[in-house]
Amino acid sequence: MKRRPVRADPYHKLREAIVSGQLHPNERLVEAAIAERIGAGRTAVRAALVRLDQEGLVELERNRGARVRHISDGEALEIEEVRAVLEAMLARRAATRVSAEGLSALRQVMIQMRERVAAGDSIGYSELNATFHQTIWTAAGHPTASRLVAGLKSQGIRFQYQTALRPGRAERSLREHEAIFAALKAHDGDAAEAAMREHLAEVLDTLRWAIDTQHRTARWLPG
Amino acid sequence: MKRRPVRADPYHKLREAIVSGQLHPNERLVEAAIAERIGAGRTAVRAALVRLDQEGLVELERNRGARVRHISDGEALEIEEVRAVLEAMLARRAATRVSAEGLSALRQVMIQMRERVAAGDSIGYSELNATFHQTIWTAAGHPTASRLVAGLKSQGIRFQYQTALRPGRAERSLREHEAIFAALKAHDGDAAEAAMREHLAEVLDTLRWAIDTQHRTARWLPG
DNA sequence: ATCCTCAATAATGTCGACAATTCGGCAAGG
DNA sequence: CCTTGCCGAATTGTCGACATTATTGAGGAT
Repeated sequence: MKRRPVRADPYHKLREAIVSGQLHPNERLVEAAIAERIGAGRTAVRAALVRLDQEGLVELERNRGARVRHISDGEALEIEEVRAVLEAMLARRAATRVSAEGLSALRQVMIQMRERVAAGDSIGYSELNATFHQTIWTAAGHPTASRLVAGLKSQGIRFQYQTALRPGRAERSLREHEAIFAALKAHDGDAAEAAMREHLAEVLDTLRWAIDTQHRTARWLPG
Repeated sequence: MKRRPVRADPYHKLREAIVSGQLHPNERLVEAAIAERIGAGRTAVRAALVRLDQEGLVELERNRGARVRHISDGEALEIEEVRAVLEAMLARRAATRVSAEGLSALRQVMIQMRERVAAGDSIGYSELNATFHQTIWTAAGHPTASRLVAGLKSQGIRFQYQTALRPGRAERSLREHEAIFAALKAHDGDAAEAAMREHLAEVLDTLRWAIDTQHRTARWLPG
């Protein structure tokens, strides 16, 4: 009857380590080392690496081991682009299907987001942002699309911290979320899709800005 | 230097067996049996099952083995819905990026499709259909979206045979493809996205028809 | 007759060991 | 000085054996 928590599963441990940035892109993942580090057998680690490879978080080359997959700038833009069209679809669906409880949950998140923006807490806002979007996925009742979007999000997470750094981004993002929330509350599918689309177009722009800024900084501070 | 072909890989063998329908939905996949059947070790089969589980073609339950994942009617519709928005995006992109070679390839496929329709060869047409869409994915130059769409297609493949059975479907489908091709040739992104969207909306309708027909038939021929 | 218990069985999960492969350095040759 | 071939360390790929877990069926109690 003793079922150990999921956190003991090498897959979840490794996944967390990669997504949280403890393991860096292109870092080699030696099976034996990982096995000892997280207290598991090499077999379990191997299975976890296969899953993460299929998921796109790890790159697995035959006879050459595994490494944390490096998501290039261009690929990050692609990911965000796909996320945009999928979330737009989900927003439309959510508008017609969202329950009273769903709207209530969204309202709570909106209230907290306003607080964070007022307090100038960018990273707290960012976390609430994730919650907001996830709530919409749930409301849409579309497991297939939700799975894909969740996977994409985990791949692009490395870039999402940088987008929060843009001046005035939080305030603008908050206004966009208000529009999405209003459309959902009104059960207006067209408006919800349009608002979400506009929001994610902005996110894409911000991402381009972040990438560009990074390049400039790198050029100015060589070595 | 002897590199055995990919077909020897248990993953590809199993995948092919599932997608081609040799292994039926909900059929149990006993590791030892498969290992002997395809001449591989249990370890390799195990790794293949993990990959296929992550891919959505196999369902893996802890301590309870693997079975071919059964895609429900509702899930098939969800898959097609997601495929529609992704392919619409890819069509738009392809319109602005397609090369002369890409257009030439599409033209060739169109010619053959017209032949098949004229000959009343539904399944030959269906195969060309797949080629047509894949060519567009390639032209779009969007690996991230292409990967996702390819994965979705393999999951929904069981239903695609049924859609070809609808009377007059091939002729209508051909006209829709002509519209898509024309938009791509004109490098008109808006038109390409719209044409693809309309096409896949039709496919979705046909899928609903196929599922409905199946249910009626099942009721009329019980047991 | 029905339900419960419990052993028998079959399959999966895990571990250790060994074979196969890659990669680095190093020496010989051009 | 650069290239080529080879050896050895490190790592992955594979196999077999065993432990663990679910399932099944018989037998007995109610």
